[in-house]
Amino acid sequence: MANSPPRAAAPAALPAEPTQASRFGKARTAQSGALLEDYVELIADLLADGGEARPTDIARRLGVTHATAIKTIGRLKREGLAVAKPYRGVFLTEAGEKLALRVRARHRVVVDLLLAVGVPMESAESDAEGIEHHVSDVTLAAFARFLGRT
Amino acid sequence: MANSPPRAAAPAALPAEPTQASRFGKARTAQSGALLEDYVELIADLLADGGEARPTDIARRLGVTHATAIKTIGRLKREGLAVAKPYRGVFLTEAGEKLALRVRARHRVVVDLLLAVGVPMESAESDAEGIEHHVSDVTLAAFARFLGRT
DNA sequence: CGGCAAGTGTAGCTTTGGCTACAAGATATA
DNA sequence: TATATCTTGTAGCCAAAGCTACACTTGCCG
Ligand SMILES: [Mn+2]
Ligand SMILES: [Mn+2]
Ligand SMILES: [Mn+2]
Ligand SMILES: [Mn+2]
Repeated sequence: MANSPPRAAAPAALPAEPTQASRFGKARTAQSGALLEDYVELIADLLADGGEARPTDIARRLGVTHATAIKTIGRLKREGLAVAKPYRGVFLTEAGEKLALRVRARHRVVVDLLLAVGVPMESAESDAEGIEHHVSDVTLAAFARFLGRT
Repeated sequence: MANSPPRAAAPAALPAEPTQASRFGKARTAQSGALLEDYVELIADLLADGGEARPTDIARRLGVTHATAIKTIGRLKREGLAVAKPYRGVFLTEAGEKLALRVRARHRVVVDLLLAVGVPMESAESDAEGIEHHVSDVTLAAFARFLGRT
């Protein structure tokens, strides 16, 4: 008899409903924090690099208008991650700094993992900007292990 | 003299502004298609599995209310990915089917890559649900190569 | 056949994250 | 100092994606 044909099949069985719902839910949750993570990481880098993080610079680096950036900085403040006095630039709170450190370290591990499996540099940097926000602690640990960083 | 201390440093130099803006922009773009990709993939799986894709089932599997699902199905229709007559279930257009195949294949490669570098199964499945949408064609090809699927 | 439960659809609200347009403060320079 | 330019802030608009509440179909079963 003929072998079962090599078709692009659906998964053998669908995951159980609650399992699948939880996976999608986690992805949604992760996504909702992504923007804040990127802002905080960028602000930390700007502060480290030049001593100041101005709304216009943040906006230009993110590729959005300054109005958008300022509104999001407002959210950062509301959530206790940043402080900013009018016309005086943006700074991170303690919570913000801690988040920035975590996010920056994760970013680097993700890029390195991508490079390690053969992804070209610019694709790695570009894709990592989105991927990083969906890398859980468990996965991050596995990446670090794979890279030989115990 | 003392070595440069091992601090959790910012990147040696910040990327050029337009480069960084383009990276963030790509991540935003990718994200905006993510929801549609998940719907289309899920609908294809449901159709393959049971012959029908009902709004309520879609909603339950995604972990959202049926109202939310129905509204997004509306967007799918607007974008020419699905068709649905009232009370008659959802089906994919040709474009929808093609997208579903691509997305499903990518999903599998991403999960397999994660497993291959040592991520535990459930984390791989869970994180892949978000990561997949940020994996570019170049990166996907690199993953396939790494997995030995030329 | 009648009625009830399940499924479907609609309306209206909220938050987020974009945008443009305009107003006002700060800074540099002539 | 006066003025022009850059920067910052605000207001108001939009679309997406979530929700609850309510209304209407369908389809099954007694
Ligand atoms: Mn990012
Ligand atoms: Mn990043
Ligand atoms: Mn997904
Ligand atoms: Mn998927």
